[in-house]
Amino acid sequence: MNIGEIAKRAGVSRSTVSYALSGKRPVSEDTRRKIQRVIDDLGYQPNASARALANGRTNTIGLVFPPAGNHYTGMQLDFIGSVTEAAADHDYDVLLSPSGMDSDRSFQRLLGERRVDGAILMEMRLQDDRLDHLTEVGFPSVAIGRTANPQGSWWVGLDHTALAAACVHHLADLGHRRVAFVNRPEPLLRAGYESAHRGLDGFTKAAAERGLTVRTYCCGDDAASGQACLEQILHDDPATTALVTLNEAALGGIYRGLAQAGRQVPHDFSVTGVVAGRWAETVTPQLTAADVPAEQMGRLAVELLVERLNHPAAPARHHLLAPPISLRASTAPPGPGPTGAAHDLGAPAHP
Amino acid sequence: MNIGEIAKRAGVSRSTVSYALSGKRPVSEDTRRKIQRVIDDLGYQPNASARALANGRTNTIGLVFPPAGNHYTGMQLDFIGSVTEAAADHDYDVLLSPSGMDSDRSFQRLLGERRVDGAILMEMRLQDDRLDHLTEVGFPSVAIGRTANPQGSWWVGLDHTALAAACVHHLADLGHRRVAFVNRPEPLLRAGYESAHRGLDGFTKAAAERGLTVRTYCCGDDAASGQACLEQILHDDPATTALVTLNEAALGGIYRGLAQAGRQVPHDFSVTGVVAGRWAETVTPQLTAADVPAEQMGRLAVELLVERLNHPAAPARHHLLAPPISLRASTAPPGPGPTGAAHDLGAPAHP
DNA sequence: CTGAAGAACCGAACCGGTTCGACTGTCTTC
DNA sequence: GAAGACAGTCGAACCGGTTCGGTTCTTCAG
Repeated sequence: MNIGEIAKRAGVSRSTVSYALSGKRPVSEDTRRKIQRVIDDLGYQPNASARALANGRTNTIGLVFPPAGNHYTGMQLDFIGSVTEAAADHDYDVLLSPSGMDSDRSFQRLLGERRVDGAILMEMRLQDDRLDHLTEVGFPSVAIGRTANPQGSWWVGLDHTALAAACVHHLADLGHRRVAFVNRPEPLLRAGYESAHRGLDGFTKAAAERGLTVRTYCCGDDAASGQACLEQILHDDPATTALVTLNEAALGGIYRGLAQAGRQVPHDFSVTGVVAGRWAETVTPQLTAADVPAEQMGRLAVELLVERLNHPAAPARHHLLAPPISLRASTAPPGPGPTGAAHDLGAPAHP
Repeated sequence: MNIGEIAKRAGVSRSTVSYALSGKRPVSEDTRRKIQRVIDDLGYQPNASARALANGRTNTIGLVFPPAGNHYTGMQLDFIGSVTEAAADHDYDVLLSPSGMDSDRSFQRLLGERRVDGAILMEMRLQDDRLDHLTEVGFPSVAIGRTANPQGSWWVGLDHTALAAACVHHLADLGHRRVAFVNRPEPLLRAGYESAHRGLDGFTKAAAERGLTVRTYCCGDDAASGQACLEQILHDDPATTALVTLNEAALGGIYRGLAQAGRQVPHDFSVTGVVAGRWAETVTPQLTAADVPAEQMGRLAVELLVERLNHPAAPARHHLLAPPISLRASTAPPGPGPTGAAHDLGAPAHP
């Protein structure tokens, strides 16, 4: 069932059918109805490949994220979901590309074979060869995260520097003096991951400002690594009373390590960090954290990209988000604090 | 840079370039090299839309999953990741479609506009109109999960009945007599979600077999619901000593509820269920559970689909998986058990 | 009454690949 | 020495849309 078939049955030419559908030239109400009837009867839908070939637009956007070698985190899931839905709202499909580097085959295909109109990049690095390549060839893209020099490019990012600093200030205000920082895995830091670097920066500077004694750690993206990392922290400095983490996946392990060491959260040890809200709520006590607004970010990225696709000459835009810290139940002043079931458990007891 | 440009520069016809690339007809070593040189110089890659239009294959598979109204779970993330990577290994791209129903626009586009060669369906229901529609129009698809009558269709599934039963037997063997079942959210059960129904069945039958006293609950896909559900369980029957859950996302809340009620896992209360391994390890004590092999399932689904696409007439195939229960630390005989830090914390203490 | 504008439609070219049929040589084979 | 077989190449048709230019017919201003 192609457009020729429709035209024949409606007694008009192929171009008339096309114009009736696109509305790019006037078509009489009469023939429009005739055509629509045939279309409804046959359940015709125009072939996407043919359309893409003819007008040069695929109505598809590429979502580029690194492969699962380092396991996916919950945050990535939220991005994928929100990007997909936001794209659907704008009548775009989403093509997934598991690429960490410019040189990945799947990434090359996306661009070279013109499978997508534009791309959204996840897991940005301070120097990102994927983005460099895209801007070089003038391919429309929006990054979730920003490079070291983001001027002139489109992105929606999180102010990790400010968020990590806010965590430090929160702990310092509570009276903590010896604080650890649990970062993403070391390979990612070495690779230049933006969040890991800016988070570390923000933490370090704010800690210096407040005169805190700090140690920083890298930690694998899983519970076992989190537990091991916490053991290391307490081994290196048993007087540590709090930590800040960017590592969502390690959180469960960190809590386990603390329990195993006999430290009660938050009385004996405070934990905070930058974590997507719904994951912060799965641990007990619930994590006081800067909630990453992953859904909003995915949606914003799509909106920026759609805008860029519709107005190719538009000047670069971006959104820098800095959500406030959500006070939950994982931080308290250092030292033996007040004991009480409600505080203990991260949620008010039922009346 | 199209194929005509390559042909011109190499001094041959367009068809020769095409045959040199596809190898479907012999081309002399000499001209092949000439063509390859030009291609390398210009960095030519054939246009995907044109190719798809000409030979009727998009080299793309659709991944159909329901929208995030009910939040995504970790398991879905693992499916998406493994499907995408497995597809890349077979030179397929993955198009995401957030569709719960046959009537969703995004689902219709996938098929009607011929954007994909085949589809993988997630979140199956016992009666699934999406699958019905696909088989009716003869569209190649593989389901992750199976309908009530899966004969003749392609799928890779988990034996939820057996897994839930295994959990019951495990608990019964330990001596538990009053056990609760925490299912997925009620709307999903009503919609006929396969895992929810078969899991419930397996639980109920095995419990009857072992003469256990049981109660079954539906629970929202988030921590707060998990906590509320647990409170309800203990309210309804304070003598309950164990539960089985299919609800990964509620797990953190269930643990919190138990702690709040003053029940120690596993001494005072045992928890088990069917959960992806890496999520079972994030809670403390780590969850004894039938680990959902999400990565393997995603990969198998892609392999089945690729096989089906390559051999359109091949008879339907499927894989029914039933992973064993991984003994971790969240179950123990009922009543006051042995106390010990190691057992308490779900991981051996360091020597 | 004439000329211009615009509505409504058609035919043909085009997007960039693939594939079929035909043509030319060269090498076997009986 | 004629008949095939086959390697190697080309031209043209085709996939299913979009879009440009042109034709016909009304309508309306001058």
